[in-house]
Amino acid sequence: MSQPGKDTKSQRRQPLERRVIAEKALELIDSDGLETLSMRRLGTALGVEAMTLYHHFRNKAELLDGVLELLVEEMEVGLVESDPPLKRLRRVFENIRQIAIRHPSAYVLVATRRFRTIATLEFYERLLQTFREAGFNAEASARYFRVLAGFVNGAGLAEVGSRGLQPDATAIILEDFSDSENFPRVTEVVPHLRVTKLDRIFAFGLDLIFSAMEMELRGLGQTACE
Amino acid sequence: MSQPGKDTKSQRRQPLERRVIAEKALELIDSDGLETLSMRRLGTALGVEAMTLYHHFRNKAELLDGVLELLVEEMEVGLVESDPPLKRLRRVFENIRQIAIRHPSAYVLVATRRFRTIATLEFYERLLQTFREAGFNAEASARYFRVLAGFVNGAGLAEVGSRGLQPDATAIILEDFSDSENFPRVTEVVPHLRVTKLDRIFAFGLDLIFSAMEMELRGLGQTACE
DNA sequence: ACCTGAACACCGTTCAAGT
DNA sequence: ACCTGAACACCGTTCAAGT
Repeated sequence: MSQPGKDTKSQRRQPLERRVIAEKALELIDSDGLETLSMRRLGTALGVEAMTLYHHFRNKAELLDGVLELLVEEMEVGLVESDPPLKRLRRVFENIRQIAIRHPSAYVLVATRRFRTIATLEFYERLLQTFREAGFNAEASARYFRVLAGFVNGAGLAEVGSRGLQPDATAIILEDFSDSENFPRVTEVVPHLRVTKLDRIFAFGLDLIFSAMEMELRGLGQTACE
Repeated sequence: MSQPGKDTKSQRRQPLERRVIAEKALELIDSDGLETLSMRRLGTALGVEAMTLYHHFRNKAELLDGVLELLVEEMEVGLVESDPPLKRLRRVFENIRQIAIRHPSAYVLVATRRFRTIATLEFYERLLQTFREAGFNAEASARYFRVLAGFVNGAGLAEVGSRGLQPDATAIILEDFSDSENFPRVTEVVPHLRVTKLDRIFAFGLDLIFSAMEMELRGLGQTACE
């Protein structure tokens, strides 16, 4: 993922610049929200004219892809190469949820943008390689990848929501909701959905999926319990 | 959900207007994408000055909540009251995925906005009531609601992505991706993630979760198979 | 009660011009 | 090669004014 050396500061400056710009953009999103990020504000924060940014990114969409790449990097932190494949896979999906917690305002980029840059494709490649090492063929890899990614993305967005950080928070704050007269069911369930309970629920969901994966690897179908 | 009568056209015009505006907004989102919806364009489409809309919605966020309410209505279509609770629940979550397919550009509203209007809270109330009728207590309802909603939302966004309709489609189109030299794993998995395969994968994921629900209702823990 | 038009403070992006 | 500043065609929203 890196070949150091032959990298004098003046020579390889462009990729470095891109990264510095994307990092500042992520910083601004973290502090002020995704909605308020603009090329003009980002330029100002970097002490540069807004239009200068277009020299490094073709447009705002490409800049956001740059921010996404920073988040994707975080998906592989702490991976232990010697760990069994299923354990490494679980770690990746737990990391993705952590991104939702650490970068709630930026997480929507993970959930809604497709991964179509080289760096993000390389991440997919390594991830799918791990599925294969676990013993899944292409079909099963696709299936569990989709199920896991779907679940984790939805869980991540819920995490963002529970922290009250999605666009334009107003009116009812669900966390403290209480109206047992008109909404008895909502009122009794809300305490079980507080931010502090989401850890356990997320683990429960992952357990569900990873149990199915283990069973399938052992040659038992999903309904083997019946 | 409706008490007709005492509803002369002139008397109850405001709520009707709101709905007409929201419906036109959804129409514009469906045809041109969420990004390009603006108060000005919506006004023009309705043959009215943009600023008139502010008489019916306090701001754009409230308008988007109005659009969300239209989508939430679609989540309960085709529900058969006499069906067993688990079957009704499954139907709701299948409907949610159908919304992602029918309104791909609008679906991000479902996935990223919190439900905080009266109408959406009423939907939650009915949904959680169904969990209770199935036999779940508040804790289990919260847990399976979160897991199901997470999975379905993530799956919905994937559905949107696979249809190439998220913000600013460029560069690599994953559906036709092929580069077995540099990305062998991605290349072999991509055919299994085509739009035509997502039906089966979605059903597989739902089966996983609903099997766990059935087992828990029968008093068997999640790991009862071991 | 409902709608308008001008105005304010912003956007993303293009382009010709500077060094 | 890199940056700038003016300009274009937009935004959401406020507000005083119209009927």
